[in-house]
Amino acid sequence: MNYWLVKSEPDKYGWHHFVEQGRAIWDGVRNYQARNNLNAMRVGDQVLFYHSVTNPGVVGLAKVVKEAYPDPTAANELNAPSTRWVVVELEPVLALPAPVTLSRIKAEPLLANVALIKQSRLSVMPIRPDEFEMILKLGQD
DNA sequence: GCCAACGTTGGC
DNA sequence: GCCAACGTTGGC
Repeated sequence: MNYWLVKSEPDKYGWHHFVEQGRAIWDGVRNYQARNNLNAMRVGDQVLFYHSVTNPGVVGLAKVVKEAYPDPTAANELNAPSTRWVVVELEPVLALPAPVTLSRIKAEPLLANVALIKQSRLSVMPIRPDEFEMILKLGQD
């Protein structure tokens, strides 16, 4: 079991929209490091859903339901999906009772090394098990 | 709206 | 291969 965090701007694709749809094709990733992380996801892995830009923070938990395949929104010269970029499919699991804001994450010593803080622009990143547990715990109250 | 961080592009 | 210019992301 691996743990991840994905970012989305709530004005573009927020948690609410995700829950309404019931399933998301996580497309549009155009960064190699983020792409490599998508490729490493396995069915059943747990994924923290983070809102960036507007009220930044972790708002919910999702799970991987389909592993990486070519991104249909990334066409190559032959107008076929490029194999360079990939998508995964995610389903919502639960909304956190209390969103864990970025400022709260920054204030927690055990979360001082999360990629979210170290690499602020990365949109798909791994989360250590202890970090994952801490964020879920903070989201309970 | 501003700005820092950082990835990409293109000239040389 | 280096580096300046530029575009994008994301926090504030």
